[in-house]
Amino acid sequence: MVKRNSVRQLDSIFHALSDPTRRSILRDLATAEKTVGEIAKPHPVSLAAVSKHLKVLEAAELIARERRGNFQIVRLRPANLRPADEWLAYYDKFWSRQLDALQTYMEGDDDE
Amino acid sequence: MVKRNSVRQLDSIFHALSDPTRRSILRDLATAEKTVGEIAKPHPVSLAAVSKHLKVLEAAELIARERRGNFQIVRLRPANLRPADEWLAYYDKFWSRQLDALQTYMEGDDDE
DNA sequence: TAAGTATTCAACCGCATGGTTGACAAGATA
DNA sequence: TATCTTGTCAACCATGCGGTTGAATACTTA
Repeated sequence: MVKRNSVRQLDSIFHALSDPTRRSILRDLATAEKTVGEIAKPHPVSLAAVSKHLKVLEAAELIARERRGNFQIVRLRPANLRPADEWLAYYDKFWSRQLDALQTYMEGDDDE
Repeated sequence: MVKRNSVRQLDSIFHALSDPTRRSILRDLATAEKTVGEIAKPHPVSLAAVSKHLKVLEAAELIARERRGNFQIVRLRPANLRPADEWLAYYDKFWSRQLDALQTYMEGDDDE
């Protein structure tokens, strides 16, 4: 169950990242775990809206939660951003070389 | 006009990438320019649906088109994937180090 | 047990998405 | 000009999204 269908996984990850509030939440969680209330505070939307965003992030497995007493502690799962990064890494060659190198690349390897 | 609002730019890029058909189209364009018809062929949807996907990709500036006679030539603009890659690069440190290194990182740098 | 705090759920709203079909436009060619 | 090909546009449909509000749940504390 660890290896989800990788296409749907990318769907859910990129979809999760397509919203600025959600990206902001991930940034906030990068340096510290937070409760739902703490996460919601800086965002100009209702707590329920933030709760929905967290569900989206959780579905993409980019965060995990743990109940600790009265609160729920939300934690980043940064390793699960990796599939997105790897998908993008395919295109590294197109911006790390100059355009004429790209041209060469395309002419020499035009299958698949 | 080159530097769009970077938040909206990320919104549109990640949204564009959240659909498997669109990701497939980008992959197809990585090795060669193609006409709209050529792009549509391998996908089990109508030409009009593909045309819409191309509009989304164009809005995110991930492709460009050029009319060449009767056809329209579609070309990848891979450099514009870079903002997404850079956004993700922030999280490199979280998966390139072991978990205890991450722990150290978080304890030593918990501002911002 | 009652009250307070933290968070989610359910219902709703307006709008966007991804798909369809059929009509239309743009360009090449007979 | 008429016709063929390539691609888009417009209208429509079902579904999903991001937001709200108010009720419900889960836990802590008095």
